[in-house]
Amino acid sequence: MHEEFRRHLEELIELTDDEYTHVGAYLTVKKLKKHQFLIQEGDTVNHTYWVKKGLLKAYFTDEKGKEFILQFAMENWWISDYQAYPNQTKAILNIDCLEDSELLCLSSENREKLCDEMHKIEHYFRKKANAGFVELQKRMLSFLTNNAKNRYELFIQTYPQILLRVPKKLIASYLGVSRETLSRLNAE
Amino acid sequence: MHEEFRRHLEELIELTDDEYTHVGAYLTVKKLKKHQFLIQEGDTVNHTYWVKKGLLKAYFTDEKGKEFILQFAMENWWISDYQAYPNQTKAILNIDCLEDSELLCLSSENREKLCDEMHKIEHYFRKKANAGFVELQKRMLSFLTNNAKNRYELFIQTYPQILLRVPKKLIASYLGVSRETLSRLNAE
DNA sequence: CGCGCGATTGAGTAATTTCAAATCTAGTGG
DNA sequence: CCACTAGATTTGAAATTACTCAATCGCGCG
Repeated sequence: MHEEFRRHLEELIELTDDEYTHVGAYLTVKKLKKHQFLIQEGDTVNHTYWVKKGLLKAYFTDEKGKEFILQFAMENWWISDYQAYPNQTKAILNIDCLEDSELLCLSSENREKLCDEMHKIEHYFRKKANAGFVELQKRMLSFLTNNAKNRYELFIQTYPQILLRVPKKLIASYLGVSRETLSRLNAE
Repeated sequence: MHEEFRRHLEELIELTDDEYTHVGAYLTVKKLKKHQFLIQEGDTVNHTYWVKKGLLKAYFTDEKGKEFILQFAMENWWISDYQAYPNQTKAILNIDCLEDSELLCLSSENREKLCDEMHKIEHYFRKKANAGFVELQKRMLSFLTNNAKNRYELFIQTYPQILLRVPKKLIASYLGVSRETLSRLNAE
């Protein structure tokens, strides 16, 4: 089951067949079509999701309806509303599919159980959390030091795959610039 | 030794005296005066630091010498150049003291050993990494959705202690605005 | 007292936004 | 295969926000 996920885990930890079977028992599958929501603002968030296939966006919507993309997630990435997920507060983000997607779902409860039962899994999640933190720091630093053009160039360099799969206006939203500005950057 | 650190750990995990002694054996102490550097750009970064007392800033310096503050760290916070720390690449950040400071130092090697030997410690670091990620996401979202004024207000609300201990020009740098702009926000 | 750093204020400038309109493109149904 | 439409992108012009540069003020400390 879900050999992709096993391979993904094994980039950081080694697992016997039995161990992987144990992990697999905690996962459920969810399939969503393009435009379907995984999480909507106000939801209770009890799961984190690993993307087996597809592409999603997590975004905040302000009072005027303008969207701000906090995260994309494609194959092998985790996604959820992490502000809501462990704390049992309501979601402030929306997450929906930019492509038909297939997800592995891990409940908060099961994640903690797994981490508790299997030291290796806790190790895996620590490493993932650290890596995520570092990536986010890089993005933060890019916001502090770079103008729109440099941020865009860094994005292209860092996530060329996303650029090909996503409309530019969403890239603009991720970069914190208007789509018009992004368009003018392209024109140069 | 370092009862503050023990108390800090015990906010997330329980430790026996023996266990804590074991942890403590991996730590060293460093005392620095105001203005002294903990890490300088180009250094090899082998440690992460827990602030027992004092206040530091981690910042990037651009080619014109302008500083951009990525992180403050006060009592009970961890600080390092995390892009450099686990990867053995050279530091791109500077970290120096805004006040006389006392730090507990944990080497990368010892951190991994501790995490390996004591499941609880790995659990602690997973929780910390997750919490750090969530905080950084909040800051990111603030950059995407808020103008200078709203970011400043959120900062005041979130970190009132830092506001009292740090010159405003550094707050401006953390918020990604010029000190003049921040001053004008104050005037309103 | 005077220095040095931090904070403030003013004026002009640059970057980016907003609003409006035109153009382009991919997917759909006939 | 074509026409149509919704969404995506581009372009222009005006408005806004924040920046830079320069000068001044204020205060704590030696």
